[in-house]
Amino acid sequence: MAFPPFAVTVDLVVFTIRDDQLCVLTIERGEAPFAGGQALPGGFVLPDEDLADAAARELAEETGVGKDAELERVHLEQLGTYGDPTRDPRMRTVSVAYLAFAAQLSEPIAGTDAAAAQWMPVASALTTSLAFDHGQILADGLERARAKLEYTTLAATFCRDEFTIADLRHVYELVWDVTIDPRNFHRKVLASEGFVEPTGEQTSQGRGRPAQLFTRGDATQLHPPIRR
Amino acid sequence: MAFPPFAVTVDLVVFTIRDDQLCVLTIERGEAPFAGGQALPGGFVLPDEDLADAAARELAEETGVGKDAELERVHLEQLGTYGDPTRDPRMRTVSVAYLAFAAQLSEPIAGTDAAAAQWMPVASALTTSLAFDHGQILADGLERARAKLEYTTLAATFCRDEFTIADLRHVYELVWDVTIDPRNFHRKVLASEGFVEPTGEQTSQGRGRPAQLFTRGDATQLHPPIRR
DNA sequence: CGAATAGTGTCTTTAAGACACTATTGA
DNA sequence: TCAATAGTGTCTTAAAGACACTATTCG
Repeated sequence: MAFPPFAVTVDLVVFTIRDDQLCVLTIERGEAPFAGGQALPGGFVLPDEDLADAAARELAEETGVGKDAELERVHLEQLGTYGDPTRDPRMRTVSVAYLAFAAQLSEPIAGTDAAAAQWMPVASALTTSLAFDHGQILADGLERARAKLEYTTLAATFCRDEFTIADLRHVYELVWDVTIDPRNFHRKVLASEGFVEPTGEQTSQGRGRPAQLFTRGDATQLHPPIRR
Repeated sequence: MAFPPFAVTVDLVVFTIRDDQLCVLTIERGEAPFAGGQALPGGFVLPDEDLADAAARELAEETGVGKDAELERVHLEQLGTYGDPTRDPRMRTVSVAYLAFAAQLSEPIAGTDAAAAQWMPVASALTTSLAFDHGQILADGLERARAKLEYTTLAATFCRDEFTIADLRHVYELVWDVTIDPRNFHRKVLASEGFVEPTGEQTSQGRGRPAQLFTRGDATQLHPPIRR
C-alpha cells in the first residue's frame, strides 16, 4: 500500500530550576533553517525506535542524563504532536513533543550535533523567537507543567534527592510565578500522604532555624490537590 | 537530508451517549491485518493536511458530522501519539489519536472505506480485543474524557442543544460510572457561572415535575471543578 | 390519591487562606 | 540582641455531601 512519507521527530521541553529560575534546555541551531537561532533539542526517530525511547535518547545526548540511574530521577512524558504542513520548510515533518522535569543536573551539557546547549530562563525563552513552532511547544509545555504540579507529586522531581519543604515550595513558586504562604504550604505538604518522607536529618545551610530534610514519597497523585 | 520515512495516521476515539450508555464509534476492518475485527476509525494523513484537519475529515467521513454547523457541536482534541515500531505489522506507522465528544447524532453512520461502523458500548469495547493498539488508545481516551468532565464544561457537548440538568447529570453518571445526588448536582451546576443558560422553556416528557431547559453557556472551564 | 422527578434549604465536614505565635539558628 | 527561617495552632470562609422538605406532573 502506498502512503505519504513523513519525517517523524521528537522535540524536548526540558525544565529544571537553576539560579532561582525556571529554565528550559535550548540549543543553538548549527544549520539551516534557523541557523544560529535558538531551538528546543530534538531529532529524528530511528526506524526501529519507540517514540519514548527516542525522547530518552535525545535527552541523554543533550544532558548526559540517562547514563546510569539518573533517568529514574527524571520525569518524561509525552506532551503533544505538532504536524502543521508548513512547520518545517524542508520536508513534511511531524514532531512528537516530550516534556521532562529534572533536578539541577551536573553542569555539563554536551550536545552531539547541536552547536551548543544551554539552560535558558523560561521568562526569556518565552519572549525569544524560537525556531519552527518551538515557541508554541514551549508554551504548551509550561502550561502542562503548571497543571501537573497541582495534582501530582512531580514538583519533587525538580528537587535533589534530599530537600526541605522550603525547597519544594520554591519549585511551586517558580513554576507558577506566585508567592505561597510558607506556613499553609508546610501544613498541606505534610498532610498529603506519601508526598514526602522525613529522613530525620536537618540542614543548617544559612540563617534561620535548620529545616528537616525529606525524600520523595511513594505517592504520584495528590489528594487533595495543591491549587494554583 | 535523508530521513527514515514513516506513515502517519490519525485514529479517533469518538464518544457519544446512546440508549443510556456511553458508546464509542468502531468500524469493522475490511482488510488485513485484523480483517473482520473491530477497530477505531482512522486513516492516513494527507501530504498537505494538518493533523487536526485530518481528524476532522475522518470524523466527517465516518459520522457525517461536519457537513454544516454540526462540527461546532462536536468537541475534538488531540489525545496522544502512538508509535511503537511493532504496532502495525505492515509498515512503520505513527498514529496521532484524537478524542471527540458528540451529542447523539443522526442515526446514519456511513463509512467510506470501512466495512461498517457502529456505536459500541464502551463497557463492551473495553473487553473486546481491538485491532492494533486501539485498546490502549480507547482506555487512554476514556480516562482523558473522565478527567475532562471534572474541570471543563464539556459534559454539555454530549447533550442536545436544549437539555435539562438531569440530562447533564446523566452524562456524568454514565461517563464516570457513578451515581450522583441530583440535588447537590443541581445546585453545583447552577452555581457554576457560564456552565448552562436557562431558555425559559420546560420539558414535560414524562412523569414528575417538568424540568427547565438549558443551553450551553459561554464558560469552558469549571471553577470550582465537579469532582469524581 | 401516590409515585416520580424537579428544585430549595440547611447542616456537617473538609479544606483553603489569613495570620498570631513559638522554635532555632547565624550575625 | 535582632533578623531570618522553620514549624504549629487557630480562626474564617468556601465548597462538598447528606438529607429534609416543597413543587409539579402523570397515572
